[in-house]
Amino acid sequence: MADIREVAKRANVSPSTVSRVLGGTTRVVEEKRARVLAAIDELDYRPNVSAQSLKGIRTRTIGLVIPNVRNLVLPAAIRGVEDVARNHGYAVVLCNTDEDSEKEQFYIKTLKSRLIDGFLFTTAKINSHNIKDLQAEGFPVMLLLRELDEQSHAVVLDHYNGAYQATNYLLSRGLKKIGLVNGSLDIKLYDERYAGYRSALKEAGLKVPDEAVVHGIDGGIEAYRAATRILLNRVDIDAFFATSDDKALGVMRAIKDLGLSIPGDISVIGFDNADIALLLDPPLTTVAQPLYEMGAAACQQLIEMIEAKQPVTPQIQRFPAEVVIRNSVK
Amino acid sequence: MADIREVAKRANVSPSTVSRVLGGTTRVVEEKRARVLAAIDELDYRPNVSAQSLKGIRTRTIGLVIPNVRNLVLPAAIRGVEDVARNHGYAVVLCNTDEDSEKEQFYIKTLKSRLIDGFLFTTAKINSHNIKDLQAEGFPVMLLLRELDEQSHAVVLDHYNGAYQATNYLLSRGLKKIGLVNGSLDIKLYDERYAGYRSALKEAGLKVPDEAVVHGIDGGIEAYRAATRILLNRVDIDAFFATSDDKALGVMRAIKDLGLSIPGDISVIGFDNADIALLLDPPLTTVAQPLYEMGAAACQQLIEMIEAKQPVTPQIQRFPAEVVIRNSVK
DNA sequence: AAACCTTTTGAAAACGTTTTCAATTATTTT
DNA sequence: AAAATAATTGAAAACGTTTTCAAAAGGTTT
Repeated sequence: MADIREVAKRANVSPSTVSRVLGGTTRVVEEKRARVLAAIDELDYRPNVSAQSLKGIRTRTIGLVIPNVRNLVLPAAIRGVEDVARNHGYAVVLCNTDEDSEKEQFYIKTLKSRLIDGFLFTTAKINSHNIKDLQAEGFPVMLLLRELDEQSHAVVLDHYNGAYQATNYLLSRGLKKIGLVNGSLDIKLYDERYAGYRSALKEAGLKVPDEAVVHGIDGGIEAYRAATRILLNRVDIDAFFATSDDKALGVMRAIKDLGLSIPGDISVIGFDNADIALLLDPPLTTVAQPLYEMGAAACQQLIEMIEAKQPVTPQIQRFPAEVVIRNSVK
Repeated sequence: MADIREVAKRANVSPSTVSRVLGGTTRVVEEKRARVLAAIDELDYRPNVSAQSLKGIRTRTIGLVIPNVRNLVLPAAIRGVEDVARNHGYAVVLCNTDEDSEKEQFYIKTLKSRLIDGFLFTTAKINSHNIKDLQAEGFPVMLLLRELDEQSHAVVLDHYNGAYQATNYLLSRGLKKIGLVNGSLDIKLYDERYAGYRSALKEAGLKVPDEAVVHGIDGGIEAYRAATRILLNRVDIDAFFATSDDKALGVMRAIKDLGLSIPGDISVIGFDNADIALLLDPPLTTVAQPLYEMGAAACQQLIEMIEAKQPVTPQIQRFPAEVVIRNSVK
């Protein structure tokens, strides 16, 4: 690749001038400016990012730290992140941590020495120490699909309201005995979804059917086992609220394997509106998270933080959930 | 972050010496070596990648160019890539092109100015001009899940054999009237899968049921429509071979929507063994691609190319396909 | 103990930029 | 038209490394 000196030579100006037309920091007389632009074009010159970053210029690279790409919901959010990143000339480096603190540590280290401009975390059980440290060092940090505290920027769903709506929708369909297949209560969002579910039941004057409520479920297989157990115990249930679509998938399998029909015998509502929800049998009624939009908003905000002169005050953007009605509820 | 001079000062040596203990290029007397290591540790020093890259040192960053993360099969392959990258201290920047040549061009440009060490392409309809140019410029380029020509390194599946096996499996179950829901023949792998299907039929002395064969299908929705049309035309069929799992999903929906049962009335076999295949109803019999392993192998090979002194001779690694039997075939 | 190799070390140049500073050129004011 | 001011420019230093080169230190051999 051509360097700035070649461009300067060809345009018959000094490297400083070339730098100036690129950076737009100082005016350059129109004639030279045109020559420089022409030379840049002819040589297909692009400034060397390493050299720039050495001078304290942003690298236009962000680190996206997630538990695992191999997941029903993250890819949509990642796409949102990446699309706005690209539109702003940013590149995103992808880091899977499997919620493993050591891998997270490793990535933070390598990313820092790679002079990344900012971090975007989408991990559920994160080592919050890491985040705090990063913030203290002055790195822009954004949280996506999770939140830490009032001091941290985040883009999240209104999980409470989503679960509240889901439960109310079930109730509105005349379903009163609603089991819950939920994730770990240590993860804030599952705690909130649980709260939304309880509120709706309470408002309806119903009490939580404890024998049909299970927490700490991770993934479709565990959900399958949990639902099977509940059903085998002959708990009287007419619907399941699975707090993620992959759990819903497992629950549906369990119901069918026991020879019951959906939604004839038991209704199922999920959470996430993953891409596959539409293609299940029956198509899954679920609570939609605007994943793509949330990813985009988080990235947008992160870039604003990166490019802001002074620190921007922390803000938590809470996106509304929406139940999308398909055929898995009576 | 501390810089090399601070480390040098603290260890009471010159920066050159610090560089030498880090790089391992020259021997350093044990005593100083220990002091340097201690200083590095105390200051939590990590060399600045930009400064290193300016000196021609590798950045340990690779660009992974894919059509879209939001896809049934790619995340598994991406995970494979990323895991071996991490194990070698490499970071991977993710680029979604949507098979759009302009986005691809954009990414190649930004990645080049970011001094990426090598490229990994996983796009089906790629602008091969771009790849050729990159190779000509001396960039290590690796193809994953697709191949270009004998001059390019690639990790691919043996699609022909996979389709051949799938078709033979159907045949072995006594299914003789096998429809095909296939992707675009412009994409090499769909052409090969088609060839495998034809070979199996031919060997069995059967001819291709043209009214039940459709190409150019992209995604579950299109597959749904195609299968519905074939079924509505009362084409006599007892099985469908869908050449990807998302197509299989659409085909299954179509069959069920017409009140037919799987595999009772019509059997279905897919291709890919996506994570969700297991959780469908019925669990989908499909041809497994070792996606994770292929991603890992491609990344391994790319890193070897990057770190090799001289160019390594192009090689195409062809992984075997395997049919995984579940319940969607009689 | 002198002469010679080896090994180990530090100084300085280089990588490709940006930016400060001073010099030059252009413009305005008198 | 000269003086004063403003706009534009180039030279050089700086960013944090690695590496070449030459010097210093340490060992051998005589």
